[in-house]
Amino acid sequence: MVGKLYGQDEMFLRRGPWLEEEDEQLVKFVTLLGERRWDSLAKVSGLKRSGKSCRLRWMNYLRPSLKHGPMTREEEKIILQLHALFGNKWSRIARRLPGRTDNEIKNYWRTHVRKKAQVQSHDHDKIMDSRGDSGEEYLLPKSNETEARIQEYDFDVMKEAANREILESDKGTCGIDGFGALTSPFETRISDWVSEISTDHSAGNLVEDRSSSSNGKSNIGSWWFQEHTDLEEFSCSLWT
DNA sequence: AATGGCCCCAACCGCCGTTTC
DNA sequence: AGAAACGGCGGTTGGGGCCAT
Repeated sequence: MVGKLYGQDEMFLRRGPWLEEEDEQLVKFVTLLGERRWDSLAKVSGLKRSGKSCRLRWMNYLRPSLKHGPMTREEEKIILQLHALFGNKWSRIARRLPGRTDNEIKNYWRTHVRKKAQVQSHDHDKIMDSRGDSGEEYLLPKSNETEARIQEYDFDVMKEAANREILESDKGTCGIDGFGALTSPFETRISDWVSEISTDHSAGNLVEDRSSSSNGKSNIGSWWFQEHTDLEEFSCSLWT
């Protein structure tokens, strides 16, 4: 493996799975500061994570609007249709599936859908007098001209269906029942953290919470808040 | 119970376009 | 105008969990 050269700061950054305390800290700071300037947020929060890592964790896992649970058949259908339309443009697909992230869809496609596609393709091949190909070519051009025409036809049918569905639904959001229902234990925890923040009367509460932690170690986040107790001023100074 | 293989998914990497200074 | 910082994206990796043997 080729070694990566880390800068002075990067050497001390944590990597790998996030701890619950880190999640909590991140949720607090994103609630306070908003979803931007991730590098600054990472620094002032005291998290030993890169801004990029914070953003990813928030976008893919902690955002309260995210759905956490298995894909429904309806969603799977939409993913299939949109993938036929957009290809591997996961973020575009994700934009039309509220509560789902590009990463989630990408993973889902790679594991579940592609497998199904392979099976379908296999069946298709059998029906079409099996030409020996199977698997990932489901959406790829085939060398055989006849096969290419069949593929083209399938693709157009799917594309048309997807287009129709997208146009019929409102501005790109597919009409699926059940979005926005946040009921899992995970979602409850996140929503607790968020409401904890919003019911905090001032940033001072946060300072108190943090600085009274038992280990007595200094924490960059609490240090920062002690220095900048006016929340509005805090936000403004950060973004300007 | 041990272990090897496979699956799943969170997290990382590298690149590129956009924004800010 | 140009450089640096930031944010977004798609591809890849690694580790944990599950299951069959």
